[in-house]
Amino acid sequence: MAYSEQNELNKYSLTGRVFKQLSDQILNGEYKPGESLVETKLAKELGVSRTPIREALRQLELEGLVVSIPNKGVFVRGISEQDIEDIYAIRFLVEGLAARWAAEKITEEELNELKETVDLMEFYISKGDMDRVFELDTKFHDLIYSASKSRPLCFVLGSLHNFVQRARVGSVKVPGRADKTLIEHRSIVQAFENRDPDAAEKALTNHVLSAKANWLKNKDKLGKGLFPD
Amino acid sequence: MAYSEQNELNKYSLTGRVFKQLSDQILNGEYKPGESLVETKLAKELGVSRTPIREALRQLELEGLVVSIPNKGVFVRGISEQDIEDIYAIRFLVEGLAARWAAEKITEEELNELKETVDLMEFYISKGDMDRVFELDTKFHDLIYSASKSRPLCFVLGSLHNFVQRARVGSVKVPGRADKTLIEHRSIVQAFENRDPDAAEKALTNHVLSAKANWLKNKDKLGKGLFPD
DNA sequence: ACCTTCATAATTGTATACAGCTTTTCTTTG
DNA sequence: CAAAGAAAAGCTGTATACAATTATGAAGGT
Repeated sequence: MAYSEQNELNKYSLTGRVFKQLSDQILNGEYKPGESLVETKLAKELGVSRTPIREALRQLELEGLVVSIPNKGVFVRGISEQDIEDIYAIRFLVEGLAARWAAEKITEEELNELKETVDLMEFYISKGDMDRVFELDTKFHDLIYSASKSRPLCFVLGSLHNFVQRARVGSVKVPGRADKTLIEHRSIVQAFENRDPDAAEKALTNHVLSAKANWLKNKDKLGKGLFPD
Repeated sequence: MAYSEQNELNKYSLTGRVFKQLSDQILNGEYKPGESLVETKLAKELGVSRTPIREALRQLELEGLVVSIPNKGVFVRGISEQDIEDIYAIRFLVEGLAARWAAEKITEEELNELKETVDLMEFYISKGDMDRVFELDTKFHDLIYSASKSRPLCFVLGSLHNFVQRARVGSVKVPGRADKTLIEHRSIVQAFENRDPDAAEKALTNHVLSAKANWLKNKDKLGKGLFPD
């Protein structure tokens, strides 16, 4: 919490609710890349004034989901296959660092929460509830960021978060991928338990590579360019 | 331009001007870490309404210069020595990647602009105008980000930008550092001219390490924890 | 003296009104 | 009929007013 507080948008404020709503709609592809988001329209649709809409749009820009052009409007930002490859390359480096630092600094409570997340993930895989699985996968990685205890690192990974998430959506659903993810997550946790930075870094970078390979194999089948972990 | 458009804040809009003003004041230490920025006060001080103030504050949050707590206010974010060390570690990785990609993709025009920037830097070093030097140093790195042609990379480095800048402020002023910086910049440019990714990565990571070493040596003398390149 | 409680002030959150810029459309002219 | 220009509509930028929340401080009870 202490280190991922940066996006402390009030869940119960109008701005916060509007942000979540729009965020989901973009992620779900309800708003297509390039489409313009008109403040007055959104205000009417969501039954609020333009003010919280504007603030939410700023947040979305912060997350990289939209681009704002002065005096013109804000537009849904697309994401290309090249972007996704780049994201993998960046994650390979930065998440590796996160794993290393987390292995050095993770607390017992954090470790337990991490384990619990993995166990829950196994449960929901067996139930076939892939939305939950996706959610837990995100949480797993977020916990590692937090455990690194590095504000700049959290900041960077946070800024990449929705970029990644958009690329990730819906593809833990590739058959067999979830199980593989689970195995990889467990080996990461194992490295943390051993407080072994080298092993942790290796396990996580390996996980990223595996995810990338999965994406490469399945990117054509996946709707718009969506992929896992 | 094409890839660093993400922060297209209108320089001539009130919001843009307010953002720059506050940004400078925080960087200069006029507003101290932990200090609260009250919208109404700022509005009176700067002679504008609260609206552009609020928007500027959101931008500042985006840049990591302030933290906003719902219903409480926004507070200037401090930066610790540990933060700075972390930033160096992250930059080491990510800027190295940027250099690699830039070496592969840089255009002639970009290369020329880069050279010009270095030459200008030499000029202003000889004149002793260190503010300009600092500005050009920032530009040098920004140009490399752009030249990488990777939107996610620019996004990440952009999000780190003010984090870095705050850490960097005022310490190209360490005697002799500017000259060293110049030499390192030239060797980076050389690698770009040769279109040699390995050399470029090495030159840039080397530059980051050198900057870190400079900071470590001088951090006690530098006012609050400010350092170069 | 200290803590609780309630009223008041200060500050942020939201709505609305107006101004300025962009884009569209319609008219006018060659 | 096409092109240029002017009027109008639409949208964003900014200011201001009001509502909700949080901080401040004084009065009263233990």
